[in-house]
Amino acid sequence: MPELPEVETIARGLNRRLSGDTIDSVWIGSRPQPLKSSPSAIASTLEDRRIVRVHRAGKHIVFDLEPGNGQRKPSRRAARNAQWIVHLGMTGRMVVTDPATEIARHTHLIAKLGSGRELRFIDPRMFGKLSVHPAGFDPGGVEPLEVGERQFVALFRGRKTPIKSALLNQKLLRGVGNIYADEALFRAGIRPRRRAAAITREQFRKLHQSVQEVLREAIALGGSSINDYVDADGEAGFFQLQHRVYGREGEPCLVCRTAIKRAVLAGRSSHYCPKCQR
DNA sequence: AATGAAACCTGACAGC
DNA sequence: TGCTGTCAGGTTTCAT
Repeated sequence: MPELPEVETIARGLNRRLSGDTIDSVWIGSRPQPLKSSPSAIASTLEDRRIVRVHRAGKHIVFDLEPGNGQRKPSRRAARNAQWIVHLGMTGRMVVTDPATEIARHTHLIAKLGSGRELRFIDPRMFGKLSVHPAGFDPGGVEPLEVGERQFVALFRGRKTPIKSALLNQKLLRGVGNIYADEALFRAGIRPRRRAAAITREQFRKLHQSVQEVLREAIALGGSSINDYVDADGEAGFFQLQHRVYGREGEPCLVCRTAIKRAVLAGRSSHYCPKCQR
C-alpha cells in the first residue's frame, strides 16, 4: 500500500500524536505472519517504554524508544534504547484510537498507551512486518530525498536490469515504489523497460531530479489515496490527482495526447507514454 | 550475477 | 445472488 510519501505522512502524524507518550502493555494476536521478532521480544521491548520520536526510514516506520517512567534504574533488557520497526506492506495501517473503538478485523497488535489511548496495527493481507531492534536499525539503501546526483548515478550505472526494477530495488534506493517509479520515469522521459546501462548521463540527471520532485510533491499533498489509504489522523492524501501515468491506461498523455500504455514488468503494472518516454 | 515468475495473503470489483 | 477471474501502493524466494 504505502510508498515513501505515504509512510512519511503516517510517521509524521504518529510522531505528532505519540511522542512523549508511553506504552504500558501490549496485546499480540495469534497470526505469526506479521511478526519478524518473537512475540515475547516484541512485548518485552515495547512494554514500559517511552516513545521518544516516530520517523521514517525507507518504507519503514521507526519508533525510537527509551526506558519508561516505571524504571528509575533500568534493568538489563530495558537498559538500552530500542527501536520498534513497522513495515506496512500493502495493506498495513497504524491507528491511534480510543479503547472503546471496536477492534477491526485483522488487528494484529494493540499497544495500550499511558495517555489512555491505544495504538493498533491492522493488516488484512499480512504483508506487513513488525520487529524490534536495538537502536541503530539500518534498512540498507540510500534515502532518495537525500542522495546527491553523483551517488544517484553511481547506484544505477552499468546495470543491465530495467531501470524501473532498479528504482524499486530497496537495497539501492529505499522508499520508491510502483506509483512513484512510474511517475518519475514519465517526468524524466524514460521507458520503464530501458536498461539502466543504456541511460545517458543527462537522462540520469533528469531522473534524479524527477524522483525527488515527485516524492516532495506527494509528501506535500499527504501521499496518494488509491483505495483506503489514510494517514494517522484518518485523512486521505491527494497526490493521486496529480498522477500523470499511474492508473491512466488508455487515457491521453497530458503532454502529447497519446494513449497511456500499461505493461507488466517484474510482475508489476507499469504505466508509460509510448511517445514521450523512450 | 542477474532476471523473472511465483509465493505470501485477503478484499474489492467486474463480468457472467 | 453468487460464482469466477483479476487486480492491488510490497518483498522474498526459487528456478532458470
